[in-house]
Amino acid sequence: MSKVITPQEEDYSKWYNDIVVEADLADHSAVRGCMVIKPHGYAIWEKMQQALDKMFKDTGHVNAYFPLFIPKSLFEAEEKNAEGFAKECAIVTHYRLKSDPQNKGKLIVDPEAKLDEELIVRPTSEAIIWNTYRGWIESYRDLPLLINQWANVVRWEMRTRLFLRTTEFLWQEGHTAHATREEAIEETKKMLEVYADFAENWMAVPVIKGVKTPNERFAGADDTYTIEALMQDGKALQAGTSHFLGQNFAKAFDVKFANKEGKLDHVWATSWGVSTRLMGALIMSHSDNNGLVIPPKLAPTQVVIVPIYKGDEGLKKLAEVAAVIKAKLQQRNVTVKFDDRDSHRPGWKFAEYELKGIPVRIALGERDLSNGTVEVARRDNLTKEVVKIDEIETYIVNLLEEIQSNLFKRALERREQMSHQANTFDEFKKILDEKAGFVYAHWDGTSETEEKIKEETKATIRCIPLNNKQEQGTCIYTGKPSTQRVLFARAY
RNA sequence: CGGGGCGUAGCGUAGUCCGGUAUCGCGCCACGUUUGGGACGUGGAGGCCGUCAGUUCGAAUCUGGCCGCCCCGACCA
Repeated sequence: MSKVITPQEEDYSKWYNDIVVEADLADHSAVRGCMVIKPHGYAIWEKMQQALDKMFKDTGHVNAYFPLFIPKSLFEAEEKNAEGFAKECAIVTHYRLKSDPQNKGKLIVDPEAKLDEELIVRPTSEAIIWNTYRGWIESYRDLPLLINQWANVVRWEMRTRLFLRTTEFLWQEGHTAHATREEAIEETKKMLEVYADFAENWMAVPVIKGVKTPNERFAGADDTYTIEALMQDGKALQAGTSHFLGQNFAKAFDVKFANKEGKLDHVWATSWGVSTRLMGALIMSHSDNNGLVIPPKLAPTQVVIVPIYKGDEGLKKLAEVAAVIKAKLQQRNVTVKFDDRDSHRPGWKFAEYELKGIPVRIALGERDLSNGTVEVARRDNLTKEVVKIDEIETYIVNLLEEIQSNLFKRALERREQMSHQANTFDEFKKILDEKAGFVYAHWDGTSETEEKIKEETKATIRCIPLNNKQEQGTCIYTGKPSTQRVLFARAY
């Protein structure tokens, strides 16, 4: 073994890092907190983008692109939003460098080139977008405005982790404008459903849909909806959010429309986003000590064919059969790679594709050739099966579906096993320390109690689940009456 | 910002206490034998030891400054 991954049991965080780096997903860059997304990692992100983009378009949205920079005066217009992001902004103050007279070959910021107004590198785009929408919206006929953008944003976090929290990250942000409050809320919920659908049916990651408490709300939102996933180590990960922004941005940027009665009113807004953080969720949901595990629907390569041969003649014979198998699979929309590189031996390739998470491997040797079979190995549970070449395409198509649903099932079972109820604060703390995972508990509904619990246990309210069961109970912290359990966890 | 660690070949490292021009593994190149779970042999290439200054006949090694990165924590719409 030339590439060793730290076992999860030994150090989960190290395991995660090893997977990201060794599976060639991403690397630390020369810029602190910023990563290089390598081709294999980027290919998975592209699959995610394609699927999501189609879902957005199917729900009536179109793509556009807005500037990276936001003039400070616009940025500060919506007060709560500005305040929420102020402490993690990168700011452009100058537009030119010049040679350092003191130090040959070095450059300094040209003090003559100071900007009159600083530019904020977007941490999110509400400000620049709503400032633009003012010019686009006059009448109810201009509504709804349903726009998405794929972009990069910068948030100057103190501590970063590959994919989970990087200074610069890639994401999509939807920004919509509506004539009524009801319609905007409907949109907010609709996009949450899209995210949940994507997480569960593409990423094979089960999620809890819910509403954030005021404490955890997006800065500038009236309500934040979220999907929360549970990672293998029992920590929660916020996988996507959809915000009902009320009329906050419309008022801050004076975006009004004339309704059918000819009266002017501020429009209602939503915004919603998912980011490259989803890559982290994907990794921490399915991967194991042998490396990455990619659900078939998001795998850039779903099947790899590895020939096992002796000499050029042998390879030639196998290549012919492999080409037939490949063509048959491609006809069924399966992405296949035939790895006939002579520079590595089969065993090396097996290990490599396992590490990189390719869902299915077909091994094809002379022995198979005479039997009319191949050896099919699946990545999710590492089992192998001998399959007749005649039946290969149906077998593989079914197998890919089976792997996709098995991954989801496995993740769901794990989440259920790691979901607990706590009725007292002692019990609550005990579960967090000994079992981790999701903890459903009664809460008195106040921010103060939420804060106290966070201070003492590091657990936060991940969400108040949608369609939550109503039941009488008492707050685990204050003993005050409560009507429902909310979802607590320690989170990434 | 606090705590910890690290900077030596493409990667991972030994050497640093006790100063004498750098060890080993992987990878790379060539040739040959190999190929059903990370092959083997032989030969070869590759390093101003993060950076700047100081001490010294001599610095990877001692002293001081600086820079960078990683990990833990604080922080995290």
